[in-house]
Amino acid sequence: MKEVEVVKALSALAQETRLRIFRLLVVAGPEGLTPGHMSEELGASPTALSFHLKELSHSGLIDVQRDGRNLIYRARFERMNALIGYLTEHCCAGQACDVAPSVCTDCSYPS
Amino acid sequence: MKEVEVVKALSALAQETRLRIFRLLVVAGPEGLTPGHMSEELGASPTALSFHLKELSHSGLIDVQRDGRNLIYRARFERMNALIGYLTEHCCAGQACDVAPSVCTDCSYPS
DNA sequence: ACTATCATTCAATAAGCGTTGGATCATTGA
DNA sequence: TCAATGATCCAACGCTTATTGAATGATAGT
Repeated sequence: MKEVEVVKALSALAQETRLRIFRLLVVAGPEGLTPGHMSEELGASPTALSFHLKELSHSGLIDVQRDGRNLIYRARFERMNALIGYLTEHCCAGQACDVAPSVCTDCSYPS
Repeated sequence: MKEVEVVKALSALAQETRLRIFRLLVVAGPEGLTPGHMSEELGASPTALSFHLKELSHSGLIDVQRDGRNLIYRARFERMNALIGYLTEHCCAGQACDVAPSVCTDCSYPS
């Protein structure tokens, strides 16, 4: 993962609403979620949702697929993985590298 | 780590110069670095350095200590660890959770 | 005390981000 | 084809962020 991509991904997640959107999509798993659903869940306007989803899309952390009138957004786990991998490799050292590989104890997606 | 702290830490790292500063500090390890050294290394103005170092300080990712005329900045590894832990726990799922625990292959700090 | 050095603070400017409301596009079902 | 629904696009506004250069604060050595 290149530095510029890392910065973009971090920027995408460095905002309360977008971090929540992404976490919702992570919990939703492969089924994904529609903007309408997320809008209701987060109490954000459709316009705001659309704006933030575009930011996340451009960062590569999520992708979209149309299903009839709805759009379905999904987390791109391999991309998030790459980000965590970069941070682990380049941004920690020594005793800090023993990142606990904890495995989704509190999310509903089957691990 | 609380959500608001996570957002702050991500914001701090979501900027090219600051990500580079942090990586320099990671490589430097416990000895830390002075703003002057980093300024020269990164080709950024002292004022810019000071601005970004303050941002990183406020996010909790680095700390400072005075040594004579110099200030010494250091990465707070336990804090970075907490951030990576949060992302691993809350922002990935299923197959994505097998983050490779790679251990600083390319940084000069002894692991 | 004076000067030099290291670094931060201040003020001003430019650029980017996030929110809002109204308009527009895409799709479905009658 | 028409109306309804889900979602995005557009323009405007206010707020925050990043950069620059000059000024100020802190420390060490003479």
